[in-house]
Amino acid sequence: MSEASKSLNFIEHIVEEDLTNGFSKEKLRFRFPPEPNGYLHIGHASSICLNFGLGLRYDAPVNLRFDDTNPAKEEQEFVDAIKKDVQWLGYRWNTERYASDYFQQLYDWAVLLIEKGKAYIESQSSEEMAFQKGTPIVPGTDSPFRNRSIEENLELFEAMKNGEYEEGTLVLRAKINMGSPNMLMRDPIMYRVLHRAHHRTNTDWCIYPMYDWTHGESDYIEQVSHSLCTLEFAMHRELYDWFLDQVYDEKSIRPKQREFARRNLSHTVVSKRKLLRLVQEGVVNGWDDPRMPTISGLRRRGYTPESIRNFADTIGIAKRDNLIDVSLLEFHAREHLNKVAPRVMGVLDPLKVVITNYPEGGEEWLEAENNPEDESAGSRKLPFSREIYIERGDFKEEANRKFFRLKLGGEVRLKNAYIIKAESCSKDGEGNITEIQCTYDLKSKSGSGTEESLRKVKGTLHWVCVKHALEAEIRIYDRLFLDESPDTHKDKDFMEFINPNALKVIKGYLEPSLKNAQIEDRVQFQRLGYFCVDPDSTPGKLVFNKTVGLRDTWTKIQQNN
RNA sequence: UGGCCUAUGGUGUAAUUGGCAACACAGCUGGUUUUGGUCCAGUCGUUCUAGGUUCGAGUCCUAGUAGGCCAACCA
Repeated sequence: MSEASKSLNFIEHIVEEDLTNGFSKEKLRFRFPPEPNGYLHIGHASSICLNFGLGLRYDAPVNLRFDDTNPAKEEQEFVDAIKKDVQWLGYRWNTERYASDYFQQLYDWAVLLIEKGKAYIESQSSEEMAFQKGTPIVPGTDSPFRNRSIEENLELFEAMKNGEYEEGTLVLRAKINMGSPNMLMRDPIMYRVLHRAHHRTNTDWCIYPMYDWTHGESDYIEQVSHSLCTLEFAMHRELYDWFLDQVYDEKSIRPKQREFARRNLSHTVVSKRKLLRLVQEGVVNGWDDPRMPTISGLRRRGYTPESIRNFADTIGIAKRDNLIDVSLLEFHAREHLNKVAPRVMGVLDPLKVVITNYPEGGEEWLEAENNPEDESAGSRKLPFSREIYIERGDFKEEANRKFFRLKLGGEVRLKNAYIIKAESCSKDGEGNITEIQCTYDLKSKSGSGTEESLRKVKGTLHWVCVKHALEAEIRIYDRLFLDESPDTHKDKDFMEFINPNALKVIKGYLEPSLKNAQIEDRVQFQRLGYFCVDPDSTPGKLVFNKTVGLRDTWTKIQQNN
């Protein structure tokens, strides 16, 4: 649609430029390369939308490749969760790959490097190596093992592979330049010994390749044309290219690494390591807790894939540091949910209203529109009777003209029902209002077309019939952190900024049409916000998560006064 | 005693590659409305600094300033 007129981000410009310089469109190929050591978060969503979006734009294949070179941290559970999340976002990968599929090829190439004198076996401890590595401003010094004979290197490497060495004893290092200003070029480690079972290769290997050695070569094996990663890998590019040089064949596509800035969301953390801490320390109830900025958390919270994709599209891709206000994410949730979420009524802080001139024991079912934004959504029936609940905040004994709600002597429209007038109210010993007595205008029934029904009354309230009300658990969420950027304070741990009130559980009273709501159903509780049925729901007890509130100008007016 | 990257409204991203700085969010005004929602109209506000090249600079050059990243047998 408007795709053609949309401006390009800098990555798309690079692709376009490659195309104009003669790179064949058919050779375009991308990949999304998660490490299966945690759940995907909103930052990954940006990367997913970028890579798969490129695939869609150029009709090019996109692989899902798990970067599974560290069996100490990686698990099948995460592989499954990642696949589910990518699919849920609406993308289809060309093929499912694993870096571990390439272990043999990587090993063979490593042998080749040793034979060319480009790699050697290191016998020192990691402490000794770290010391010789220097610092960003002090050059490193050569390892005493740097000039081992090729024969000895070959022999030791094979022994490493055969499990003859303990973890931490030997590593294979690329022989590059200990004096390089780029620390990554100071003879980086290619292989380490790890006597661990891998989630796919089990105990086939006791040596595992490092990221830098694996990633570029995997891109090369898959003939990925553009390998996109985040900015912290910018320094790795020189090494990426160096490793590629060792195996590159002119007739093949040479992958090109380019880096973009990771997206930071306000009032949360977007880092697998930090999210893992929240899970492990019990701050949240798991990776998919609705307070989490994970894809699974957002899904459970009630976000739609469309809203996340639109969000990613709006924030774009660039290279500068950023802190995206969470209100932009919330905007996209509302924007989509407004179109698709059926309207229902629910009262979360009930105050009983008795309609004194309504017949005792009487009851009627009223017609209610399901979604004013979508005619095809149809309508439903709502029970109405003498006793109803309204929201406690919708009544005041006395109020000024700006209060478009119910006050003593005032009139208000009950959504889809009648106009009522507050006559009196009852209180308990402490002065709390316990009940309101109202009268209703029989002829004002919504949709009846009578003169009375067309009267303009300032204010329409949502309500629920007491007799038919469904009790449900409602989980209300607030931002997980009180600080907009909790993990950027040099002297403070991000955990210090946790919002202790990020979850509030209350009881709500809902209209009976919700009785058979299914898990992940999304609705709008009119005048309140969007809510989603939580997986904790059982046939006898519904649990709703508040996704996001409606825009609330009334609260704003009150705050400004 | 270094290297790499970045700098455009409050936030995020654009600018036909050197040609009138725009889009979205947020904010503020008003209108419509049986959701104080939606929708509609309007409004606020931007090129880090100093030089230079040019008829013309957000874009190119130089210097500065600020921020981020780099010393895991993590990715």
